[in-house]
Amino acid sequence: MPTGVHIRDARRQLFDAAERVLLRDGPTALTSRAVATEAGVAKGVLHRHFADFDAFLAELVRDRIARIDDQAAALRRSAGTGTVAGNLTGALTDLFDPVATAIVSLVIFRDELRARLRHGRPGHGIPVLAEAAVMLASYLGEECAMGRIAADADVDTLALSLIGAGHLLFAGREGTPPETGAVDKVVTTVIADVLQRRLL
Amino acid sequence: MPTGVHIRDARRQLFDAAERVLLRDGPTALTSRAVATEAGVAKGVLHRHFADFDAFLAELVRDRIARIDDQAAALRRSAGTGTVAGNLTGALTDLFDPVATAIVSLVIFRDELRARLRHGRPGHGIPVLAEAAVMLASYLGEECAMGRIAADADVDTLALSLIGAGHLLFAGREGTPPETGAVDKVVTTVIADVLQRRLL
DNA sequence: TGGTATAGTGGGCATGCGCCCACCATAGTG
DNA sequence: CACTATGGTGGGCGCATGCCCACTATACCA
Repeated sequence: MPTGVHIRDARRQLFDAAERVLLRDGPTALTSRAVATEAGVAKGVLHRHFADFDAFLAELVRDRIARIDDQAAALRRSAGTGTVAGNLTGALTDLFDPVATAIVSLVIFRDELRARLRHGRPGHGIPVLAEAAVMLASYLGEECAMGRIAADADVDTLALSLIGAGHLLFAGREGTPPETGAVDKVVTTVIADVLQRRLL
Repeated sequence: MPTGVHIRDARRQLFDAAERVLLRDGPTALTSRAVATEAGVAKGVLHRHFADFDAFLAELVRDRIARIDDQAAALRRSAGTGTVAGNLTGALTDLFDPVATAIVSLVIFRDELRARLRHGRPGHGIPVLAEAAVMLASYLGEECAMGRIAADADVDTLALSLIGAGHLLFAGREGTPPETGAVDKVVTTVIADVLQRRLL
């Protein structure tokens, strides 16, 4: 193997590899060596980029949150320009990944949610999340009643979409009041996109 | 040390010890030996009660969920008899524990939520959760506006209460329709209790 | 182009991990 | 009371882990 050939964004590859290992082999299999092997790099790389394996783990979580924030920002941007459906695809595909959701949910309540709410008024962003969840649920209930979704369909993915979409709408809205119309519009678009892409 | 002296509910003590270790020393410190030492028992005990350390980890999560379910059931029972405030205390103290919430959130979306929704209709329990969250948030907003909660108060605990109360109301309600009046009553009681106990 | 900083490699080492097991104390049966 | 089942103890073993480091190749800059 060649030495010194610079890896393209080593941290990114290590993060992705870690998530793959965690999903495939479980929590105790998530070792520094396993991550390096999965990423196809030497085991020393991890320790050149992170102080600790503990530090790597912490950064892994922060990275996941940051990526979802980016996707939310992209979605909000595209919602303004009118090309919603197109830009939704990538963001949603990634957002509905079960691993991502699981990892995020681990700390989101303890760390990120705390930090966010600390900068706003208490319970400010939560209503937006909850509202979206209510709308999504009732909408999906109708879809189900109308037979457009099978009653025994991938309900787990459905639940994950709920959480994902809720977070999507919640992210980055600390300063502004919940715009019910906009929320409704985005939620509808999300569902339509999900249904079209047969993710349900 | 005496051998053969039976430990009072060894599994329970191991679970509790594991949570303490996880909170205090982080994820990589959560080893079978550390758990045993924290629990004050020999390291062999864990392997007599669980097939694997992996199995222990899985059971740890399942246990946390089960305990919250029990608390929710107790709360629902007491809500019927009218002695709500009294029985709330224990359930809430445990429910608002940040570690508990973090652990639960790790898998609740991936495992438990899936299993639950699989047995009901799609998106059935979710509206209950969301409704409760909305009400709690708006109520707390009012409390804040009225100056009854300091604007810079423990907002993280507040957020955790939101999630906890939401889950509390969601648990075990798959078969029955959301009773708006009951939900409202419980939520109000929860907040009152929390405020009184100065948990915020 | 030579020099320096940066980044990747892989051998190796001490540590501590999960797990096994021989041993022993107690609880529960007739 | 003897007998068995259950459950706790702690020494120890093999091994894989996290981390270090000497070495090497590339990138960047004067």
